[in-house]
Order: sequence, then structure tokens, then C-alpha cells
Amino acid sequence: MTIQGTGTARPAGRPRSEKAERAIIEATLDLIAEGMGVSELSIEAIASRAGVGKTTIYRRWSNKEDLVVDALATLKAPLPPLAGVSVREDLITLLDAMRADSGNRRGRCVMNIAMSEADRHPRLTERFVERAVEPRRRALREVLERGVATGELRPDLDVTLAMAILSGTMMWQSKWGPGDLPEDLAERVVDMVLAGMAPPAA
Amino acid sequence: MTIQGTGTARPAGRPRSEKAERAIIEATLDLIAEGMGVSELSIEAIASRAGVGKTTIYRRWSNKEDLVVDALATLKAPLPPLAGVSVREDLITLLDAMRADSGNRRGRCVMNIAMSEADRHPRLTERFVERAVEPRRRALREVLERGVATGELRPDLDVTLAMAILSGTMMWQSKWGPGDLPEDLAERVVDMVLAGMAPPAA
Amino acid sequence: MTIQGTGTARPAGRPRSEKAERAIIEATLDLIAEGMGVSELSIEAIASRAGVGKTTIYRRWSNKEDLVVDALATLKAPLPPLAGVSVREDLITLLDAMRADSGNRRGRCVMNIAMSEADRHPRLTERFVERAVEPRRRALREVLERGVATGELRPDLDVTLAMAILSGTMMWQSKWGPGDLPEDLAERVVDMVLAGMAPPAA
Amino acid sequence: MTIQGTGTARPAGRPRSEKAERAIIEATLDLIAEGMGVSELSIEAIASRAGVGKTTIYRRWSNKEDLVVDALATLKAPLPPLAGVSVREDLITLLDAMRADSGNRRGRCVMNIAMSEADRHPRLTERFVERAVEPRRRALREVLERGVATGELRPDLDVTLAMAILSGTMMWQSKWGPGDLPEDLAERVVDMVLAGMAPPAA
DNA sequence: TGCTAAGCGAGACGGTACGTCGAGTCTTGTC
DNA sequence: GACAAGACTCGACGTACCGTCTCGCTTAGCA
Repeated sequence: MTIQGTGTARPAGRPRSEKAERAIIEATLDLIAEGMGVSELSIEAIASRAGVGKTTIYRRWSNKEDLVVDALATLKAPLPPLAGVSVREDLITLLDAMRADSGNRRGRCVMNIAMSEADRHPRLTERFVERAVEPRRRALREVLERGVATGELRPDLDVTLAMAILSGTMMWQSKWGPGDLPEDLAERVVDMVLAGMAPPAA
Repeated sequence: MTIQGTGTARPAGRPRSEKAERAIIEATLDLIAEGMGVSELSIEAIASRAGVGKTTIYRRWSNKEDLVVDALATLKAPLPPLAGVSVREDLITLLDAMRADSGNRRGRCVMNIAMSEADRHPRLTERFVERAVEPRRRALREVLERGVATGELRPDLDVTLAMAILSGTMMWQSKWGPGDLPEDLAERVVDMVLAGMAPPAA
Repeated sequence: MTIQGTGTARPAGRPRSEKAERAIIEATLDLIAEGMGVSELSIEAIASRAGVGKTTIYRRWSNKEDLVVDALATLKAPLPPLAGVSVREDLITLLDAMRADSGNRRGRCVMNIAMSEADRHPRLTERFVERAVEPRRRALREVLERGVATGELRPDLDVTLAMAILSGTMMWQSKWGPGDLPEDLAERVVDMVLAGMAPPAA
Repeated sequence: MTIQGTGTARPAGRPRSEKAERAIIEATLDLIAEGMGVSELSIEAIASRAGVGKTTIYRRWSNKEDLVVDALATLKAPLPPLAGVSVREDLITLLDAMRADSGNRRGRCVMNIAMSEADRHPRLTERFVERAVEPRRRALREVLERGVATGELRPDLDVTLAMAILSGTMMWQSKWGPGDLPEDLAERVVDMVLAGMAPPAA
């Protein structure tokens, strides 16, 4: 009505409280980390733990999924910087980051949510893949393709399949493996798998 | 007094209906296959779809977890018979069974449930692992150890790690790979991975 | 089929157990006396307290009402014998029987049931009135009419109204009056009411 | 902090809806009038008929009794004004109000409930007596005592007993008498009973 | 003495209502 | 106009009985 629009129009009235927003996200992650799935998670519990009214949540996110996606997104560690020297080292760096991500309670829950709610909440999965999975996938692909180019890996390598092997192994380990993954896990995986990816004679 | 006890004494009263039991399991699996997680799943819906009173469900299973475990357990395909000739062939057979298991809607849901509810419902996971995961793990281990013994695989092979690579790759593919997994997937995985497991010189 | 009907045909098979029947009635009355209404009363509770299967109850009574009617019917004290000398004495006798009937836990409950379930369970009421109320009403009417005939009561007495006054007063007392009705209550009521029923001059 | 407290501080949050409250009471009375006792009465039915969630009922009344008491309390007609001229006229006025109260479906049900649930739901009875019975009892007592004072009634009258006679007669009639009580019933009762209460000689 | 038919206790069956909890929405007064 | 508080309708929870239905066993008279 009286928005004169000097650039980004500041809406009338009291601005939204960033403190509330942070409290909501934190409460959500806490509850997820305490073992709740998207469905066990109760908006009422989040509101209560965050010291916030339910309205304040629904004003920002129209449903649980959206809130969960945003909460999980704040959690993923940034991609580690790659040395770019050898393929082996870069792979170990990447896989080790995955191991670390799954090493703590929260990270493990992120994976659970991501993997389990796939069929149930397609939009959640879609957004999660876009934000968290794709960047890692892209980095992995780049390293492998570089390896093929530099001759560190065999020229006929099925890069997609190789990605599946590397990622899948790490995920499987963090899911079904021993509670605390050994520190040199990434190294050992890369070494074993690389053997099948190395050029025939070398 | 007049219990003659020919082995297991039949308890007094009307015996439980096997038909009802089957209907409940079927309804549960149907609903899971339609995309419901353990939490979205409503006992009321199961009862209604099975044409059964809620009491009849609660009489047998005291909570949702127990029911879901029993339902999932009826679902897993039996282990495929192994030819036992070459390690490569047996591995392909095993991995292909995993691919098939995950190829249909129900199988995929089984995995989702199993993987997602792990932290949330520890008893569910425990029982599921015991019934479904362990037998497959054991078979895989046997094949690999046989390969080491016969010299088809390198003598210093880390069998546990190899198992993780094989299983993880298949799981990852069925989770994040294309909708319909290619028929020769198992073969390609085995071939690539075997390269790193074969004896050094041969 | 082979009933030859020598008088009352004994049906084939095991005869019904009188012990069970008595136990059921007793259990029913116990539970009513413990403050349950026709609706709070649960067949399951009756069966359990009587040490009897539910079938055994339903075989005899097709619904709760019928059972309750039969149970209550066993409870009413028989009408007291009337001296037949003076109207005043006979009235006191009758009213005192009503007082005694309502003086104990069970009797009071009978009245509660009878009065409360009237609109709800018309058939119950109907049968209860027929068995328990009518005989008393008839006795009262006879005494009053005899009084009119003998001149002990005024000739233009509205007998029906007089009955209502006498009965109603007793019922009201047993319902809203003090817990233990005074022993001479009937006498005092009759005396006060008779004053209005006596012949004008006398 | 900022509660200025102009008398009774309004509690935080959305205030309770009076409309819902009225709808619940109305639905309750409707169902009672349709012949349901306290026990047949289902909260679910009340909620559904009132177009209200069950929670909204349980938020206000913690059990059926409390709801029923409140519902019945809204029903009782206010005490009729008394002319205060003659005892006879005032008694007729009071008794006629009782007759009218019991003349309609709802009123009759009120009495049924009140009388039947006495032993079963002591708190219900207690509160009902306090709200509905006591005021009438008090009015009746005052008229009778005035009559004794003015000499319209005999000086040695047992007022309590007289009250029982008058009230009991009316209740008995409305319970066991003909469906539609005659219009002059109160008059006739008072006249007959007064005869026994009038001063000896006059 | 053994057969047949009904009664018996136990208890499972498909249902209905209970009283509780949380979802997502709406409605207050305050900031 | 955002905020906390909390009432709103709705629907699932797990429990208790309903009245019906098997079960295997008992109890009688008739053969």
C-alpha cells in the first residue's frame, strides 16, 4: 500500500526474528539427532523446544518436509579442498570426508533421513539431492575423469560405475559396518578399488 | 486333569485364525509398498484393509515394529542356489539376486525401511538384520573365502572390505541409480571389482 | 426327532446347569449393588465373576435387559400379609415393607434401575412393573377401597390420588431423605395423610 | 510485565468459543431427550452432533458427569414467583411448576437422570441437588413454615414430612402416573394433603 | 458300554466408543 | 505485521466390551 519500493521493498510491520529461525532449526536438528524420523518429529515438540509458537514455524515453512530439508542443508560439511596432485589422494580426501560426515550422530541421521524418506517424500529427496548429493557426485566425477585423462586410470573406465562403487562402499560401511569406522578406511577402499581401475599394464 | 499332553498342549478357547494373520501381513505390505513408512503406517488402516478388527492385530503384535518386522521377513526372496564352480559366477548370482530384490516396489521399500529406521527402532533393525541381512552376508563371505582358498582371489584379500564394496555398490545403485537397473549390472560390478581382488600376477 | 413327549419333553443332550444360572444371577445382583447401572453392567464382568463363559449367559438371555429383569425379580420381597383389621394398620404394614425394601443396598438399587431405565428400556420397565409394581399397587388399592367401603375413609376419596400420595411419599423419602429412614416413618406418613382422607365429621 | 490487570486478567491465547460450548450443551440435551442415559450417551456422538472436536469437550469437562450436570443445570426452569397471599395458592404454584417441569420430554429425562444416577455418580447427584433441588426445597419449606406461623397450618406440623409428601406425590405422578398429568393435579394434591395439615378445629 | 447331542469354559473374531495426542489452522492481546 | 499462547477440527492411537463364533471337554439319556 505505502511501499514506495526503494530497491528491495521492506515489507511493513515487524520483521521476522532471526533468533526464532535459528532456534527452530537447532531444535529440529536436535530432535532428529535424538532419533526421530520425519514422521515422529512433531512440530509441537519443535516449537516447544525452540520456545516458539507453532505459527512462527508455519509462517516460514508450509510443512514439515520443507523445514527438514532446510535443517539438513545447514548441516552438511562443505566439500573438502582437493590437492589435485594424484587421483588416489583426491579420492581418499573425498571418501574420508564422507566417512567423517557419517561418523557423528547428526551426520548419520542425515543419511538415514535422506535414504529412507526417498519414496515417501519425493520433493524432500529431490531438494536434498540437489543441495547435498550432487556437489559431491560432481567432485567425484571430476576426479575420476581427470584420472582417465591423465592416464592414472584405464581409458575405458566406466566412470559412473566407479562412482557407484566408491560411494556405495562408503555408505554401506557407515550404515552396516562397525560403529567407529577405522581412520584408514578411505585409503584401503581406494587402494582396493583402484586396482581394478588402473590401466591394464602401466 | 484330562490333559493328555501329546506334545504341545493346545491352549483352551478358539484358536487364532491363520487367515486373519495372512490378511494383516498382506495389508501391511501393501501399504508399505504404497509408500508409507513405519510411522505413516496406521494400524487402523491396516485393520480396515485387512477386514479385521484392531484387536486382532494387537492380540498378535504389541506394537507396529513387531508387525513390520514379521511382514518384511515374509518378503525376502530365498537365497539363490550357487553353482559353486567359479567365484565370479557365484558373485554375479548373489549380486543379481540383490538387484532383483530391489528391482520391485516392495523390495525397494524393504530396504528403505531397514535402512532408515535403524537408529529409530533398534529392535526392528536387529531382528531384520538377523533374518535377512546375515544369511546374505554369510553366503557372500563364503564365496569370497573359497576364492581365496582356491587361488581365484589374492591371498591377502581383506574379505570384509571386499564384502562392503560388493554389497555397498549394489545398494547404492538400487538407491540412487537409474530406476531400472541394467540386467548386466552385477556382471559389470563383479568384473571391475574382481580386478582389484585377483592375485597380483596370475 | 425321537422326542416322544411324555409330558414335558426333555430335550436331548446335556441339561443346563442350574448352578451356573444361579451364579449368573448372583453376580449380576452383586454388580448392580456395587453401583452399576444397566449400561455400566458388562456381560463380560458378570461372566467372569460368575466363573462362567459368555455363551452360557447368552444361551439363556438374549440381551442384558432380560437378564436384569430376571435378576431384579428374584429380589423383591414378597408382599407382607395384611392383618385386615384396620385400614390404618394395613397401610402402615404396606408402607413399612416399602421402606424396608429400600433400606438395603440392593433394594435401593432395584428402585434406581426401575426408575431410571424407564424411558431407555421400555420392555424392562414394562416387565418390572408387571412383576413388582402392580402387585403392590393392587394391594394398596384394595386396602383403600376397603376403607372407603367400611367408612374408615371418606366416601368421595380419590383412591388413585391417595395411592400416589402414599407411594410417592415413601419413594421420595427413600430417595432423598436421610440415609437410614426412621422406623416409625410409615406410621407418621399414614397418620398425616389419613387426616386428609378421613370422613369429614367422623 | 505488561499485564495491567484490570480485574480478572484475561489468560493468554485464543479464548474459548462460547458458540462451541452452547452447541455441546444443546447436543447433549438433545441426545438425553432422545432417551439416552448418562452411560449410553457417547462423547463421540455429542461431538459429532455439535460439530465439534472431542478435544473441545474434554478441554472443558473432564468427564461425562460434569458435562451432564452443566447441561441439566441450564434446563431447570427458574422458580415461579409466589403470590405470597395464601399457603394453598403458593403450594399449588410450586407443585404446578414441578408438574410442568416434568411434563415435557426433557424435563422428564432430567428427573430420570437425577434419580437414577444417584448411587452411581455421587458427585453428579451432589451438584445437581445443590443447583436444582435445594432451591425448590427451600421455597417449599418457607411456604410451609409461613403457613404454620400464620396459623393456616397446624402448629405441630412436621414440616419435613409434609415436604416429602408434597414433593414425593408430584414426582411419583410424573413418573408412574398417566403420560399427560391433568392440569388440576397440583390443586387436588394440595387440597387432599392440606386437610391433614390444617389446624385441628379451624 | 458306547453313541449322540447339547451344555460348558475359554478365548478369538469384527466392531464401536473410549480418552489422549498431535497436526495444521485460527484467534486473541502484546510488541 | 510478527510474536506466544492456546483453542479449534480432525484423525490415529491403544484399551475395553459388545455379541458372535469356534474350539475341546463334559454330561446326560438312549441304544
